[in-house]
Amino acid sequence: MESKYNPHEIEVKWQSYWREKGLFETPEVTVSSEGGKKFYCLEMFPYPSGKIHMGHVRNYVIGDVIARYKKSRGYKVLHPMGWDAFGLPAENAAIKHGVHPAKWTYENIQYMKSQLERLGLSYDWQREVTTCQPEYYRWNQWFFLKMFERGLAYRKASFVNWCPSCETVLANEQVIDGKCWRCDSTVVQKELEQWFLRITAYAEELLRDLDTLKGWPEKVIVMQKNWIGKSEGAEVRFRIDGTDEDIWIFTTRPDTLWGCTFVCLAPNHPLSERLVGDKGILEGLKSFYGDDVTKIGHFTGYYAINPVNNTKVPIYVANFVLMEYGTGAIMSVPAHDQRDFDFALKYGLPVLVVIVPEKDNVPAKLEKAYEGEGYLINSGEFSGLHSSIARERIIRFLEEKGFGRRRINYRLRDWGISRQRYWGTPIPVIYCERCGIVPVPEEDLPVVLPEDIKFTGKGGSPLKESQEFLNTTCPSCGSQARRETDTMDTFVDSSWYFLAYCINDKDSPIFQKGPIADFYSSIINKKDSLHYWMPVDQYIGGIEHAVLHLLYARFFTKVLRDLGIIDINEPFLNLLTQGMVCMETYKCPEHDWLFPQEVKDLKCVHCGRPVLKGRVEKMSKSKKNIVDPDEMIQRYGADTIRLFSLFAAPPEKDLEWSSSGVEGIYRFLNRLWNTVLTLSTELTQLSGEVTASIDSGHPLVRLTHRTIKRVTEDIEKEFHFNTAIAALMEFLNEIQDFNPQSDGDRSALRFAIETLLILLSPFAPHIAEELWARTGHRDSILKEPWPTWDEELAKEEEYELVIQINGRLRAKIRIPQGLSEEVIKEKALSEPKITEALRGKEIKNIVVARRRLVNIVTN
RNA sequence: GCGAGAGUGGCGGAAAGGCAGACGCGCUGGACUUAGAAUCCAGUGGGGAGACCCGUGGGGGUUCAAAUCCCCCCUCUCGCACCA
Repeated sequence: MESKYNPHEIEVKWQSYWREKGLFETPEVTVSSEGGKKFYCLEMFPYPSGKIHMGHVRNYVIGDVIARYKKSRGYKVLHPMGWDAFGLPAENAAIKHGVHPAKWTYENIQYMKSQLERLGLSYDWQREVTTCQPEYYRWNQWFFLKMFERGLAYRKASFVNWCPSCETVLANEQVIDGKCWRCDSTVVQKELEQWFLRITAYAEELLRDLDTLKGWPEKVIVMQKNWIGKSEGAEVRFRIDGTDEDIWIFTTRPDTLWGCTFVCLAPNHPLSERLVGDKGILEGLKSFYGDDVTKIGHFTGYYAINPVNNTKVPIYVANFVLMEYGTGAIMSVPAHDQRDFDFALKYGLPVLVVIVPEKDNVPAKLEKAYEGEGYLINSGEFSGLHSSIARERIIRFLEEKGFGRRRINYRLRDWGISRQRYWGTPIPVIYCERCGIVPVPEEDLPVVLPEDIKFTGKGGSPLKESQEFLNTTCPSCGSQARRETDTMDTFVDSSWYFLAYCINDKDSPIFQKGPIADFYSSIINKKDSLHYWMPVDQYIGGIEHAVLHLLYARFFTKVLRDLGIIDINEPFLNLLTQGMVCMETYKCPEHDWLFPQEVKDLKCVHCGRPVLKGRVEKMSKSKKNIVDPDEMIQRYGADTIRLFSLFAAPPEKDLEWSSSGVEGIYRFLNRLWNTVLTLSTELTQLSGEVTASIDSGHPLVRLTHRTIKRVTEDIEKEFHFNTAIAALMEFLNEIQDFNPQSDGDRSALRFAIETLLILLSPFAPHIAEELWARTGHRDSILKEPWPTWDEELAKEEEYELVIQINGRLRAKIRIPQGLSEEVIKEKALSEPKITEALRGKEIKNIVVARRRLVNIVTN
């Protein structure tokens, strides 16, 4: 055999074939393409950081297999890709190297796109979306204006992380140990005017609809629930004794109201300053604010009156009370809250039990707070009720008496989107001295980023530097005005990009350059394709977006629904969060972290010292346990990399990269290549054309049906590609050992090989295409429908019956398919080994399980 | 502390309550080679000469039968964490 498997050669060839033939183009849909079999397969688009990493490879290969599989199952598939192109690294590159963020970004996109193509990913690049283009981000601005109209976008002062040296706001992730990640100066909290999106208006719906997301991992649902953090309870008004001022407290346990023995205020509560007077004391408390070990407090000298029983209780200012949650004031019930209990113990405050786990069984002394449910005591007319019932009744009582009201609190905060950065969407707002905040009129969109900016890394919003950008006229009164110079958080960009893919750029105004008159209608006119493709049927990406992106995108979907643009409640029907790509780490006492190639026989190649084997950790530059996709493609080809990243672990689990595992896959593909070409040459040499029709009872045909069933079910069942590929490996092993003797054998073999190639094609598309062509097929293997199986043929003609005595394996016999349970029992009992083992024993019972196993029970 | 998930050979990982360890890596032996690489063949959980016995983090239980279901405990990973 003269031909050798040369992945590089065939991969480049087929990639350009696919491109030229337009095989990945999305099928056109029309108004009448209602329903039908559509499948929107989407992977989280990357930030164009420079090069793709193995995490991207894994993510996109998983998506590609699903998209290719669904296509061959006859679905109309939308499988697009794009670029989350705004963001800080581009600006940092500008500061450091003087290259414009746009240039840096577009160069990265160009390179990364070529990398994705070299992996053989089946994207429709005509639908590519790049968020830093004005044609894209104009819509961010338009959505912002719509939200502003409806009060969903607003401006308010709030505390933010501020770097005094860089003069900019930092995201929480950019604060490392209280210091700026860029210049290492200490970050302070600063009150700033910022733009917010009112995501809290959708808190209840975002929470409730989580229950409709049946195709989402439980883990993500739970994380979002925690993040939204709903708690139901009541607000109660306590009068400050001797004044006409009130303190509103929030509690989720109104059933413990009678056990309140003191009240605590947050140090930054407006009342704290007035009641304490001495600012030094409050400052002292504030310095412990958020400290999660020490609980300290200060008695104000004032008392509050508990409205339900007119008890006077002392008012404290305490460091553990948060101003951001509830009302910034709490009623303390030490008997039933551990924090209050600790505090009471420290300051010698009374502990009054009002809930007991069992009726008429009052504990003499509490060792710790009892936080569970139980029956009320010492609670006036509510004594004797169970706490779960009492809660509801007491809330009604409070409302009737005017002591308080029902209240639901959420942990979710509004989304602060202002960034003092250049490389983002300009917020379309103008400030006029006469008119105040004036939104940019729709017809003036997009507000385009100015080009003439110097990137110094100093001085806050770079947009302030461009006089041409900054100075404008008020759209309302025409007088001198200035533009907003902050840009939007880049998470706005990714909150709706999946909608843009649904619209084909060729005939849609959405990507037209320059302002157009009516944005709204241009979207509405394209509503049909949005309606057809949405929601996303399968979304695939990392767990790191469990809350952030996935919550924002859900929020946007609901807002856009209320704007009448889409008619769905949730954007992503099914979500797959793939695991991380990990690798071993090594550390040399002399040379720190080592690349795998710097380690030989567990010794450092530089100094020969034995290295310390670290843990298996996520691939990262700092740990130097990274593998470069380019290098891998160069060495083994894309098909090997694809197969390995699918085979080494099921998609939702972490994947440990193993170079010998990659070798194993490469061996498999070589074996496939040699086997298919050898056998098919033999087939033609022996009989010219194989003419015999396929004998459905042929063992190889049965095996083929069995393999189709296994592979298909493994894909359908939560995308367990690892076992699907294992089934294909077994199949090849069998084919390899098969020695055709007759015409029947030869036609069965041909059927087996063709099926193997089709089943393999979503996973390793290049080699499948090449072998398909070399075994005499003219058209692309992509045109082949996914094979189906016959349930009867998928069963083995003969199979192994397992015979157990008392649950222990004693014998195996081969029996034909389709015997009755009675016959199976007889066969089992007449097996010599079994009669031998049963001698002198009394049979109590014989269980036949699924006609595959017999268990004989004796005494 | 709360919530979620996971503990299976030397390793990655398979197992509708029904043969534990598929498939792959690694390892051992053999063939082909002057030799190596590659490839091919055979073997590979532990113990035992053997029939057999023991094995899925530990301990109980349910069942004819448990990695799988129930109870208790241990360990690890992830998320949230003074949220009243």
